Amino acid sequence: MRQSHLFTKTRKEAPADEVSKNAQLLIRAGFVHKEMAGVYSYLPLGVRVLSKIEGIIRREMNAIGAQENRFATLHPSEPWKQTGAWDGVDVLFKIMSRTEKEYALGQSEEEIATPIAKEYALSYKDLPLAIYQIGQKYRDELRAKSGIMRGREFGMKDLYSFHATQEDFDRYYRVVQEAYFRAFSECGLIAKATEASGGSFSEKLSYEFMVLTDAGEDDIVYCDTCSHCANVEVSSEAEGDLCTKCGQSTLKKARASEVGNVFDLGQKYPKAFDFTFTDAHGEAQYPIVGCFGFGTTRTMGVIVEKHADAAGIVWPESVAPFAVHLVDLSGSDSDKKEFVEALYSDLLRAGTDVLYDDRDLRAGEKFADSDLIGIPFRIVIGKQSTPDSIEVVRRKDGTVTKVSRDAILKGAWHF
RNA sequence: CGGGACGGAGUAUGCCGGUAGUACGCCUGCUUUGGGAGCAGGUAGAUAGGGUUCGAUUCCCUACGUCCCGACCA
Repeated sequence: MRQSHLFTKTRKEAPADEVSKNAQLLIRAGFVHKEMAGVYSYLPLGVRVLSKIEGIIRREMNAIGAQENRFATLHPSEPWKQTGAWDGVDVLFKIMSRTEKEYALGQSEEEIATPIAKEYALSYKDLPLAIYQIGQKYRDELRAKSGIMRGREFGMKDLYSFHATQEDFDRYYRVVQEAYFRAFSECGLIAKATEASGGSFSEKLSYEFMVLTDAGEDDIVYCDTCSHCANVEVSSEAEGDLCTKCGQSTLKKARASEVGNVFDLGQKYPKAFDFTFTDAHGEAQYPIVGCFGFGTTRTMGVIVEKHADAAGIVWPESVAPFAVHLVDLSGSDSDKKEFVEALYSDLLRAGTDVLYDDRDLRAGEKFADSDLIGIPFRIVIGKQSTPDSIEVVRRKDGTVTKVSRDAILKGAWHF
C-alpha cells in the first residue's frame, strides 16, 4: 500500500487525556480513534493488526476441531431472563426499543450458544461439540481504563464446548490450554495459566491466562522454576514463599493482564435451557459446558505495552500491520524515484506485504513515522542505493544490513 | 460507585479578572531534501447552564466529558 493513500496521519504529540502507553502510541500512529471512554474505532493499520491476531487464534481453534460462527450481538432478553443474568449480571447492557421491547447487548454468549447447541446436539454421538466466534463484546464497566485494554466495547474470541462427561471436559481443557499457549506465543507474548476464582457464575475454579505487564490490573504470584502461578485474589501464597508445587524457588509477585480465561460452567446452562442429550444407554443427560475466552483487542494492547521503545511500537512480525516498510528517500533524483517505484511493483508481484512511503517528505519525518508505526523491517532507498546494495533495517534493534535488489525480491529484507 | 485532577484552534501548551498568545498541523508561494527544515503570507479556539463582578476563558456552584487511584471486573 502506498502511504500517500493511507488516510490516517501520525501525530507528534501524545494525546493529553491518555496515559497508558498502548493508547498513546496507537492513537499517535493512527491505529485507533477514541470515540468515548472505553470505546475505540479501529482504523486501517489497527484493523490489519487485529486481523492478524484473529487469524492466529482462528487457526488454533480450527486445529482443535472448534467450528467458527458469528453469533448475534443484539440479543433477545428472554434467554438472559431464563438464566437469571438479566438481573444478576450488572455489566449487561440492556436496551429498550421504541415499542418498549427489551434487548441485551452480548457481554458473553452462553445465552446464545447453549440454545444453538441444544438444537443440534441430540445424542452422545454429537458430542463433544465446540463452537466459537470472534466478535464484539459489550460490558457496562463502571470504569474503562488503560486504553484499549479495558473497554466497554471490545473484541473477544469466545469458545463454548459441550461434553458428555467431566473427564472429556478436562481432556479438552488441556487441549485448549495448549492452543492458547501457542497463540499467545505467536503473538509475541508469554502467557501464564493462573488459578483464579470462577467469579459469581461458577462455583468451580477457573483459569486465567496472564501476561506480566504493569499495565494489567491483576496481581499474581508465580514460580520461575515450574509453571506454578496464582492470582493473589485466591491464593494463600505470598511473595517470597517457597513454591508449593516444586519447592525449588521462592515465589515472585507481579502485575499482570488477563488476556484469556477458562471457565468450567458445569451443567448450569444446559439445566437453564433444559438441554439434554441421549447417552449410550438411552438416558437423558445434561452436558458439561466449558467457556474459553481470548481477548483479541486486549491482546493487541498488551503487545504494544510489551513491544515498544522510546520511538514507537515494535510489532512482532506475526501481528505487524505490514511485513516491510519501503521508504523512498530519492528526493529530486528521478532515476532513483523510478528505481523505488519499480522495486515497489516487484515486491507486490512477489507477494510481499509492503507499506511504501512514497510521500514527499523529509527523511527525518519519514524515519520518525516509520519508527512510530513499528513495521519490523525497513528498506531505505536513497542516493547511495544501488541494485547491488540496498539498506535494510530491523526495527527492534536497529541492525542494518545491505542486500542486493534481487535478494530483496527473494525475501532477503527479512533477516 | 467513592475520591482526586483536568476541560481553550485539528494536536500540544504559556500567561492572565479587561484586545485569547505560542508551537506543530493545515492552505499559498519560494528555497530545501538521510533523523520531525527555512522564509513570507493565510486558516482556525474558551464543554453547557447558573452565580459573583462595571467587566469572567480566568473566581464560585451544578451538569456533562476525559483521565488517574480505589472498589468492581459474567
